[in-house]
Amino acid sequence: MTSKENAICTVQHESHVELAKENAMDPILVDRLSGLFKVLGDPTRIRILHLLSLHEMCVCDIATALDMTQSAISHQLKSLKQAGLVRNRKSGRVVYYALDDDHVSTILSQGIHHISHKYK
Amino acid sequence: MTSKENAICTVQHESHVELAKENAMDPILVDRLSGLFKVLGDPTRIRILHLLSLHEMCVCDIATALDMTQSAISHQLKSLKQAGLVRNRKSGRVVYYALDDDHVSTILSQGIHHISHKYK
DNA sequence: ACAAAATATGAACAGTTGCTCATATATTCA
DNA sequence: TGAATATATGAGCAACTGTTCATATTTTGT
Repeated sequence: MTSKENAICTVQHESHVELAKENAMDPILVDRLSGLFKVLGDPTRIRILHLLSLHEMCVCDIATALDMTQSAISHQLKSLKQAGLVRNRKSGRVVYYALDDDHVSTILSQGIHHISHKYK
Repeated sequence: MTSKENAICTVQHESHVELAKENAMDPILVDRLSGLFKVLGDPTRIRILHLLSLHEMCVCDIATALDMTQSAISHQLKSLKQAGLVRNRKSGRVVYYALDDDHVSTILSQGIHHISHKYK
């Protein structure tokens, strides 16, 4: 058995399967895309990105604004940075975080648009 | 202590924190938005959505095209349905799944656009 | 150099997730 | 009605995630 099937389940439409296999996504793109959305799929990170869409902010102020610990915020900022969603600059002891580019805002807006379309 | 702080960390910019608190996101929106992205944040679900962007498909054909078990696909389709990303119609024993609307494709495209912008 | 303060980080722990396996449900056809 | 088949689903398990706690690192001011 080449395909993993644990239930009786045979191909229904050969043409659909062929079309699907011909147009299969690049595995690397699949990983990057799901990775991007995975990072966006957390309430804390969404709130951080929203804050940063308003204004550049330092770690401490983000923690205060969201009423969370500095450590929790710092960990999340690391994820966001690794995903290329935020960048930072250092000024003395203080590190300021900002959205990396307007793409980020656009993706968020698109999501919000989808949500409000759903729940109206 | 009202705010949860485990480290020495005081407000750096009162004005930023105030701006942030005034423009705080609606908690329900935060949950819905992160929930949407969470569902998109999985390789299998991304691949399913991509297939459905090409053509309506039944569970069995999706499983074959992705070389995964019917059960795994069925579980993931349930998530996608609950998130309002896909809809289905039943024809006899066969259940056909399709993208719920073009918003879904748009969000995916936006994500892909962001990715290709990053890695160029 | 030293104390204070902002940020980063590693370990640990509880909660969540995605798959498999077994089985239930639903529908067709003889 | 009964066998066959497409799909759905619940339990179980290994892997992953987000937070806390303790502590390290970096920078400032005295």
